Amino acid sequence: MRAGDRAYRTLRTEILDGELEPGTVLQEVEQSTRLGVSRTPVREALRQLAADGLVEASGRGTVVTAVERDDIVSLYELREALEAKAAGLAAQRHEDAPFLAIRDRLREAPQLLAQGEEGLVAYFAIVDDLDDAIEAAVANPFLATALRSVQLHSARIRRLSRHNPERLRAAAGEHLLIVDAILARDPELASHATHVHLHMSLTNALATSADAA
Amino acid sequence: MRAGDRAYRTLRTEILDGELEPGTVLQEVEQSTRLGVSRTPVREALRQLAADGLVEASGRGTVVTAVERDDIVSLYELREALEAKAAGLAAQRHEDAPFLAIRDRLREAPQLLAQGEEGLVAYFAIVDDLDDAIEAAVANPFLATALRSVQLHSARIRRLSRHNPERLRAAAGEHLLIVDAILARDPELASHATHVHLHMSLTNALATSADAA
DNA sequence: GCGGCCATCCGTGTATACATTGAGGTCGGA
DNA sequence: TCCGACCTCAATGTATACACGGATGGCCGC
Repeated sequence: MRAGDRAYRTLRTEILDGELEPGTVLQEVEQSTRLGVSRTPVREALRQLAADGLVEASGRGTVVTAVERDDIVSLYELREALEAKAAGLAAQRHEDAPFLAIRDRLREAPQLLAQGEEGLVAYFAIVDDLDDAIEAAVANPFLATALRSVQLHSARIRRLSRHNPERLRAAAGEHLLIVDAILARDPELASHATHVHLHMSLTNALATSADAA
Repeated sequence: MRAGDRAYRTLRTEILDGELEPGTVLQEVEQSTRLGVSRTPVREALRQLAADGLVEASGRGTVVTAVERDDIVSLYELREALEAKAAGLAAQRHEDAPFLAIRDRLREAPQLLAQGEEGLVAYFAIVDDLDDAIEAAVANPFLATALRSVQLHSARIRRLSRHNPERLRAAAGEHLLIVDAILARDPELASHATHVHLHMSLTNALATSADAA
């Protein structure tokens, strides 16, 4: 793989996982020595991260962006617009098979969530697969790009609800509703179920971030 | 200004204006000599254009992407999700002043559109200002980024309706409805008026592209 | 002692040299 | 004559040297 891509993925993972905290200054020479590549691929990675909105060029050096409360609200406004639309379109045009498979897996989610850390990982894998299935069903490259952008930022704040099993069980139920609506080919219901899910998710995220603050 | 930004803007303008037609291969050395900068800024510009979706890395060299009929439909699906949401939010939270100004200008649009090329430019300036006013009113950086992306691609296909005065007059009326809905602080009406406008715009764009083909 | 100015240094911006990879053409053998 | 392999070349990927600019710290003057 190209060194630039590796640098990008490494830095992105570190930012999403919170290893690189908001406010951290990423200097080109410093990162190039740390990652073992020259400045050129590092620059490329930083540019791409800036395009993603994960870092910000700030005069001297590039800074990891913060996730403020207002940002969470803003992100969820965009998510609602995109994901409600996507769910509606997926309800109109999709193959049943992948959604049937995801439905079965979601039904097992409560048991999964009782199994600690590895169950958590497995649960998030289901959610990610649902996102992928919807993206594939919608078959809209522009919408797909926009969705991937919000998923990136969502992953960053997902850590907020990570240790709230009760919320995650509820979320699994909401996801199941969305899948059922898609399988029922009911666009309006799929949209509204998505709206409901995002509303609950936002409420929880805000409460959690308020606790953390 | 930085050479990389200049290269990016130059190439972007050329692509949007159709000077660089879809399928054109942009090679780094070739462009660097043409633009009078070294490969480094050109690379940066090409990367950014790729992130915008205006070019595509294709094995050897970077190729200007095409705008197929399916792409137009896909783009409008995304536009509907984003712009309907944005119009609704703008209706809920905005300062009246900029929208009052735009309303007055839109009322003069029919006269403007009778004035040939320079009137056309003036008209598109109003539409762009409306986009900016909505973006400012919504005050959502994530949504703003997504909107800018679709505006970029919309500008590319705007050329299709450029020489259809009848359609443009109708579009001015539709924009006026949206502005009125925002000023009336009626989110649902603003969303639906946007939906209607995009539907008409898409219908026209598809008809025009079918003629061109 | 404080404030402003100048010099220096650090970090990014740009150019270019070197490495690598992949595609296309040509030559040889079946 | 056709197929395949190897070689060559060109274009991208990477590294590094040089240019430029701003910020900071020290020094001088008031």
